[in-house]
This record gives sequence, C-alpha cells and structure tokens, in this order.
Amino acid sequence: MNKQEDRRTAIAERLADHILQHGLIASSLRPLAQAAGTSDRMLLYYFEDKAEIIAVALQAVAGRMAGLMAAAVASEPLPYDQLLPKLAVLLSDEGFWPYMRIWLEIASRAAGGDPFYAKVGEEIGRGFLAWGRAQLKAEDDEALDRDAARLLLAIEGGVLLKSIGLGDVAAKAIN
Amino acid sequence: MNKQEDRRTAIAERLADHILQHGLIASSLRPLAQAAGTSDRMLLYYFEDKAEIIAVALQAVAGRMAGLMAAAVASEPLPYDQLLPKLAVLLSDEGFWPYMRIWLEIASRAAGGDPFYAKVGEEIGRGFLAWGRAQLKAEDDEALDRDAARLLLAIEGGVLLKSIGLGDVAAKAIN
DNA sequence: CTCTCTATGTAGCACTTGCTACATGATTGT
DNA sequence: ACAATCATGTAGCAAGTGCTACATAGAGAG
Repeated sequence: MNKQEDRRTAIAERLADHILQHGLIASSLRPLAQAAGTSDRMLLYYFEDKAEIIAVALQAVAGRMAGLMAAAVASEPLPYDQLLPKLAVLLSDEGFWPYMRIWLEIASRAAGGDPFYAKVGEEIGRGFLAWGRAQLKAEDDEALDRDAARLLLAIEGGVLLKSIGLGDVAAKAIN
Repeated sequence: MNKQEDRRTAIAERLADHILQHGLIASSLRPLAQAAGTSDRMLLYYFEDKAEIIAVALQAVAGRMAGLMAAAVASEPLPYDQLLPKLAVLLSDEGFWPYMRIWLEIASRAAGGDPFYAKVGEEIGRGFLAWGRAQLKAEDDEALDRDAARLLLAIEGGVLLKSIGLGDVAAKAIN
C-alpha cells in the first residue's frame, strides 16, 4: 500500500507551501488542512499527531532548501573573505527569505526549550556548517573549521538583523 | 492619583519577571496575571489591552537589560578584535540568556511581519549598536560605524547559534 | 452619614486549539 | 456477492485565548 505513502508525501509538500508562506505561527491544524485541500480530520488520519505533521512538513521544507543551496554552490571553493559577500547577496535574495523566517521561528522555539525544535535546529545548523565547509578554501583543516564557523555566525547574524529591519547594518558589517 | 500609576509600574515589574522566566510564548493573560498576583480582569483594568500590557512589560525588561549592559561597560574603549571576545563571554553568561531568549522571540515575530515587534526590535537593535559604538576604539568615524555593525552581527549570530545548541561553533568563530 | 468613585470578584462569550467518537460511503480481496 | 478494510464527513469536547458585562465591597469627599 504505497498509495497511502504517496498521499502523505503529496500532503507534506502542500503543507510545506503553507508553512513557507505563512510561518509556523499560522500553522494550526485547520489552516494547514485547508492549504492541503483536506480536513484536520484527515491530517490526523494520515499522520499520528500534530508533531508528526510539522515534522514531515519541515522535512519537505528542508529538502527544498537543500535544493536551493545546492544550486547556489560556487563553481569552486573560495577563501572566506570572498565567499562571505557572495553568500550575503544570496541571503538578501527574496527567494530565501521565507526559509529564514521559519529558521528564526525554529531558533526561537529551540531557545524556549522545546526539544523537538532544538534537535531540528541543530541538524539544520550542522548541515549548513558542512555545506559552508565544502564551499571554502583554507590553509588547513583547522582554518577550514574556523572559517566555516565564522561563515555561519555571520549568516545567522545577518538573518537576525534583517528580521528587525537592520539589513543595512548587516550589509555594512559584511562588506 | 499616582496611586494607579504606582500600581501599574509595580505590576509591570512582575510581568517582566514572568516574561524573562517563561518567555513571550507563555505570556497569555491568565499566567501573566497570576505572576503579578492579580487576575486577568485586573490587568485589563490597569491597562488598555494585551498589546499595552506586553508593551509595558517589555519596557521593564529593556530597562533591566540596559542596566546590565551599563554595568558591563569596559573601562575604556577597545578595538574590535579585543572587544568581541569580551562580549562573547558576556553573551554566554547565564544572566543574559533570558534576555536573549526574548530577543529571539521578538526577532521571530518581527520576521513574521508583526509591526509592533518590528518596531521594538529595531529600537533595541539600534540601541545596542549605539552602545557598541561607545565601547569601541577605531581610526575614524567610518571605521567605528563598520566595527559597531560587525560587533552586532557577531553577537546576534552567536545568540542564534547558541539557541540551537551550537554555542561551541559560535565560540570557535569568535576566538 | 450619605454618595460617589475606585477597586475587585464572578461569570461568561465567542473563538481557536489539538484531538476524538461515531457513522457511512467507497474499494477491494475472496 | 459479500465481508473486511479504507477513506472521509459531521459533530463534538475540553482547554485555552482575549475581552466584557454585571455586581459589589470599600474608601474618600461633602
């Protein structure tokens, strides 16, 4: 019966649409169901509970984000000082902003002590770290680690600053 | 009748306690009222609506934070490279973390388009920028601006990384 | 001592939340 | 053709949300 599995993944994609458009905060069962063209009743038929629903939806979101980032790979590794400005441009891309909004929601909930979002956040963060490492050129492994960390730190700082309307400050810091 | 005004500020302080301890997410009227030793009914007697309640509570929180930061002033201005590690220590101080947690909630809501939190966030962000500028030593005004921006970017990045359990990555990036 | 105004309690409303009980049409394997 | 499983609708529940209506105890002013 992979009919059911198909339906689950189809629904998950539409849930991802909704979350990207409206954020986790607007993602209670009834709005999610409507976005998926079904009912809250059916969401809880295909999935165990709300936690699983959000989990699969966020997986779909993460998958799309990975696709975007793979497409944004530089043709060859760059040193930190050259890579950072390039990523900053990408960061201010409107196509990425919905993901960043969700990212802040995840971080906020993780900070509030929610173990689910803490785990999700750490996974995504480490994924980004690895991605950054692959884009960087540095003298040795240690420098690579440090530069990847610096990259992540700057990106996250930029996201937070942009969220409060200080995108200009972030730009000034990076260039 | 400044009796009423006294009561308002007294309540605001206890609301600040509660928000610092439990976050905005746990700050619906009834829990807030209980923390203030009163009832939701009375909160809405002393304040116009929930928006005003949160506003005064956040003002109290911001006041305390300003006090902490004033106490954390370096004895003399330092260049960026020396100031940043000092601030990083402060950032990982447990006394500051409740404020950072709220800060992430504010940023998240601002990112979600809430104009109230966008305004609050920008104000606090600019306040921090000015504070940082006062702590920094640099060649000229332009360098001062840029270094203050870099400082803010790094701090915010560190906060976000710490929230998802990557405080070690932040530390590696800063030192 | 009355009278007015402040402070407070009790109840409730309309709405949203995640989730469930019950029924019933639709499919499907035998 | 029939029994069993799947899919789905309708209705509801208990808890929580911001907020309000109504009543009333108490204090202070004349």
